[in-house]
Amino acid sequence: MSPVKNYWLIKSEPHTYSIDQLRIDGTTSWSGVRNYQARNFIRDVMQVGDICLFYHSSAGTDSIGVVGLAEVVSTPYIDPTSIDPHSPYVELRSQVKWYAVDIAFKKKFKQIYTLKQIKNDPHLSHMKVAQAGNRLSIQPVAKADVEYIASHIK
DNA sequence: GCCAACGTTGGC
DNA sequence: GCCAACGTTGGC
Repeated sequence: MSPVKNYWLIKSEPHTYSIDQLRIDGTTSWSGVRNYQARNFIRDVMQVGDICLFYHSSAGTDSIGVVGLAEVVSTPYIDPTSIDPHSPYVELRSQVKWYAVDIAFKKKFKQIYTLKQIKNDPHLSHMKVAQAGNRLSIQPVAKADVEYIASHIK
């Protein structure tokens, strides 16, 4: 395993799975990812100890943004929701196409760092999440951006 | 709820 | 392998 920690932004619709739910659960399986690029990040790059900006998407304008931090706490494994015949995500064409990792709650920020703030902040406006049409649900981010956000919000 | 952007599917 | 049709994402 590479000693170099990776940094990510992971999206979730809060009505589906929120940072508050992650805090309650402590850890959760980050499963159900059905995009090849995101899958490749999970399968090939993510490692234990990586830090994730937890991002709420598809909420009200003032509720969209980075809401906290999570940490990758498992190596990648075959997404059980892609092989469970009772799952709404059942994938019949392959038994091993999709992957998941476990993530643990680290921190919920006292305030959200909104998408609007990211776009308006010259330090952060380069982030993929701020670019129009961006749909990638797991995206690499720079360590400096994570530190910047964490230091500019409590 | 609208719709632009994007990824995927499938006919050719 | 091209590309039109379709479904989904996600900001507004």
